Amino acid sequence: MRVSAGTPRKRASPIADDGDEFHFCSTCAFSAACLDSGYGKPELRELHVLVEHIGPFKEGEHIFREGDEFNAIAAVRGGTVKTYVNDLEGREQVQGFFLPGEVIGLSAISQGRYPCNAVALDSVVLCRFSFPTMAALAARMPGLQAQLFRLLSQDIGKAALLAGNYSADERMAAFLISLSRRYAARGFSATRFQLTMTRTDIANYLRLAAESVSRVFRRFQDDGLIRVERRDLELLDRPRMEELARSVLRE
Amino acid sequence: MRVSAGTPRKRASPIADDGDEFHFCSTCAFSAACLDSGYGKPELRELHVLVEHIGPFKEGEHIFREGDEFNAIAAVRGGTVKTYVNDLEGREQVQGFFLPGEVIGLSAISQGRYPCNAVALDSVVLCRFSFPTMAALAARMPGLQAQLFRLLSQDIGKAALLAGNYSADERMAAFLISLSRRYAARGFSATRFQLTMTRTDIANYLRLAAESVSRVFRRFQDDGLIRVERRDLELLDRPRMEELARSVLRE
DNA sequence: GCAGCACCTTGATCTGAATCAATTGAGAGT
DNA sequence: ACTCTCAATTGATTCAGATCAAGGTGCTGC
Repeated sequence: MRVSAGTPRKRASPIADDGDEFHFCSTCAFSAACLDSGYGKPELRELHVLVEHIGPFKEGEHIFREGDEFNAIAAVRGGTVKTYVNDLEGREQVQGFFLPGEVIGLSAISQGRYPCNAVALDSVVLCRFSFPTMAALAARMPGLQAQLFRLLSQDIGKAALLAGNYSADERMAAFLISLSRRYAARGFSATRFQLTMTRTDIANYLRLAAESVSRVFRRFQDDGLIRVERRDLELLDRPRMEELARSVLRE
Repeated sequence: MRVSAGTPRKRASPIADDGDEFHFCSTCAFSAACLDSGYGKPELRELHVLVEHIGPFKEGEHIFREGDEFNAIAAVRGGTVKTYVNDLEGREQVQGFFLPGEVIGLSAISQGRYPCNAVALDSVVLCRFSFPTMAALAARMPGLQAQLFRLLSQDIGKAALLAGNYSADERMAAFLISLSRRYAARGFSATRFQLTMTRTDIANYLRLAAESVSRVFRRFQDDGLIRVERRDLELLDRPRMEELARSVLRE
């Protein structure tokens, strides 16, 4: 079985060592759409051909950069990816953090070029999907097309979240609840996890100063909402945190 | 020629009065994708069947409301549409203004329900597209599928624009330049146009207080950047305005 | 060990925009 | 003309969070 030629990166694991067995990685955002849709071997085989497992990327290594030609989207299999742009004064604007199971690169479709940078915050492995091939395949697999539409549409909504004018506390609460839920959805603890990003990254994401992030953490800790030590975070009072985040997350 | 049954609204103009001639409205976001793709009559006829010209909606009339079941997207043919949500304190958060040629409803795909309200700011007419039918058709018309992906991806980027933390002046400049360009793209004047929305709408869109909008307008006028009287706006110094907007629009 | 460094915290001060408050202006209806 | 109402302006004051400034803390490498 051959793999479509992509960017020349070392492959972390072969897609299929044996001749006939197909492996879908459980974290991959498309596996459900593909397995559920009851397609025969030809389609599944074709899908495999367009998938490429890449990585690992080391901490600080870039996955793509602003202006790079777009030809593939990728699902995170492990690690955390940060996307960002630099504004004209050189300050970093973090657009998002992507955990296992989440898809990066969707905003590049319209331009044909990546509109932002993507960097690994820790050791990152990805599933890479050639977009042209995927689009062609989507034409024959309604489930896949629907999944693509859904993912794209979701991201429009997500981007609107951090657009509102909320207080530093509300933004931070929403950020922590969001992380908690996303980790929980992947089977990790919902109440205790590592912050894989720096305080500055969080600040740039929430449109706050790094000092403000520090102060909010202190306030939350003094109020018994969290326990935070360096990158290790524990949610002590999830209900109260949800309540704080409510207005941002619109529930 | 029959029109697929949609929401029971009066149709502004028949899609095709005669038996064989096809009319694409020039403002419709999909017309180019369809006409360019060199498809035969069967496909074009099918596309027509899923299009419905609806309206006019009167000022203040709602096109859809948050929570409504999603079954169609729509391209604005005339007028201005505002989309918004109410936050938990009842304050209105304006998500966008849609001018002729622009598409509303895309963020609803992922949920199957509209996540926001859409209201007419003046007299509005739309092209309505049944989304399920459109998705099915997209499977056979790669140009249409690509156009849909492009539109969705574009909106992700747009939403990120107003997310940055910019000054009131920068936000306003970016807003005015954006309006100017979008009007110009449709053949209207790039330097003089009507603000179809209230100051409060602008404020809620730019995440400012209405008073701040008023003050920015005053400042811009005193600086000779614009002339604004009631809803009538003229850009007097476009280059300087572009410069102000530069950091927001990322150029 | 300790030097170097990046990350983080804490305190003092400053500031842009929000809020509060009052007035003016324009259209719609009578 | 007149009132009613909603939109818009203008000024005074307040406040959340930025910025400035000065340590602290825990790595990594020598």
